[in-house]
Amino acid sequence: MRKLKLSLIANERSRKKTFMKRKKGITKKLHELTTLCGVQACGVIYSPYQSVPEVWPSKEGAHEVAMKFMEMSMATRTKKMMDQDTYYQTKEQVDKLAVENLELQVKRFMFDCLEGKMSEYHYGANDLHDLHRYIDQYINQLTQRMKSLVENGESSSFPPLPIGVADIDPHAVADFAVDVKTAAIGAARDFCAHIPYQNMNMNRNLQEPFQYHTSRNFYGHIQEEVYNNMT
Amino acid sequence: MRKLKLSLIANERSRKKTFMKRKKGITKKLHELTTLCGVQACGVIYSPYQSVPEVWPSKEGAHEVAMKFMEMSMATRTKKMMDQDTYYQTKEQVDKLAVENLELQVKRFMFDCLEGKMSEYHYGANDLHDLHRYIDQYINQLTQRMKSLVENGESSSFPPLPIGVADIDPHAVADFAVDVKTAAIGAARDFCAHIPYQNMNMNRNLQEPFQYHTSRNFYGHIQEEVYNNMT
DNA sequence: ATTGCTATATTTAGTCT
DNA sequence: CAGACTAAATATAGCAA
Repeated sequence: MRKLKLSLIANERSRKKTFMKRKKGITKKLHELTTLCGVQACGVIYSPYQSVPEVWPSKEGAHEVAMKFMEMSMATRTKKMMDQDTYYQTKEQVDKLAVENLELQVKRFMFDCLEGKMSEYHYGANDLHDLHRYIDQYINQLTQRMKSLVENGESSSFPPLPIGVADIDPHAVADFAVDVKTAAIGAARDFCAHIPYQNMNMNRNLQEPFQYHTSRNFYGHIQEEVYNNMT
Repeated sequence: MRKLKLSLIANERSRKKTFMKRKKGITKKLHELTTLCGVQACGVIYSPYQSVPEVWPSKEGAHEVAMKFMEMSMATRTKKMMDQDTYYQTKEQVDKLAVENLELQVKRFMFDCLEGKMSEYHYGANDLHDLHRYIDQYINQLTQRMKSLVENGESSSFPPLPIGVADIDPHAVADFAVDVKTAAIGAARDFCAHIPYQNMNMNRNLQEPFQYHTSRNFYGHIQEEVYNNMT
């Protein structure tokens, strides 16, 4: 085995082979990491060899990652981030927090989109008109929310954040994140409701009775299945 | 080195150590995969050891992945997927395509959200009122789009899809995806515009002159930097 | 708590089938 | 192409500082 030069493999054939082998290797390592250390992880690989980007630990896994997070209330999440070590010490740190906070929101949003789409194929509703009605509804909610946000400047039940982050209105942050997330999930869900599901292979898992385990075993279980299905 | 049993490591201490080591290992392997095979990849790991989920190949990398995709028009994307080998052969295959198609849209959506958020800190606009105005605007666009979709049943310049996928209106699929994506990106972007950026560490890279390379080297470059910064 | 070390386990590039 | 094989390269668990 020659020592690899870390650059694009010239030969098309062996490049693809390497890709396939290494993809499998990374998948395995991801699986081991999550199992051994009890963490959640997810990966996406785009490749010219597959029309659809590959996702780990599968839609179901990603779904669960999203679900787990959603079990925490937004307030809890916010509070948790606020309780960290040396947050209040300097303005710079507070700014950094704000960024991280926002990053978290968006990553969550991202996973929520995935979740909203991946898990709801079996929901009802049957035509474009319903789609329009649902979306309109979400849009109205969003509009109302934005209006009240602007008009009375407060409309949230979340606890106030510590001073210093005040450069951005924390209520606005939280509320807005919730609103956008809600709208997007709703839209995606409704959209998916219009896909006929009788012949969909993807729905098989969803039709089976859904069973909860305790957190860690639950994920381990899911991911193990996913991994086994993959090799 | 004992052979590992694939189960949660009992000892808290060594679990964390293993986590750190393996995380690094996976990162390296991801980097190698993308470099050697010229593909894009991205990973997310949630852990109790870091308050913010870790993302590869970093926000910038994810941003580029999203950008590249957006260079293709939606029409091109749709067409490309339609051109595949044996798509038209059976109804079942067509159904599968519809699902994959939708998956693609949502994954794109996901990355677009990431992109919309991660890269736009330095945009202007200063207060909640602006935020409200922009969002309102996107909402109106979305509403109009939905209305015209329902009323005249067609409003798209995308080529018609092959029969069989007709169970869901392909125009609606494409248009809707575009609309939701637009709304979400816009909202996220406007939202971010309200974050003061003077003290943000994250903005450093964005302030530097932006330079395009040819696709493959560009990504390789980005990811290499990311990787080097990480070890 | 990191860092380095090292004996093994694991991964994989090249090759053959 | 997809598997098996194997020598070599890597990754890493358990220690030690």
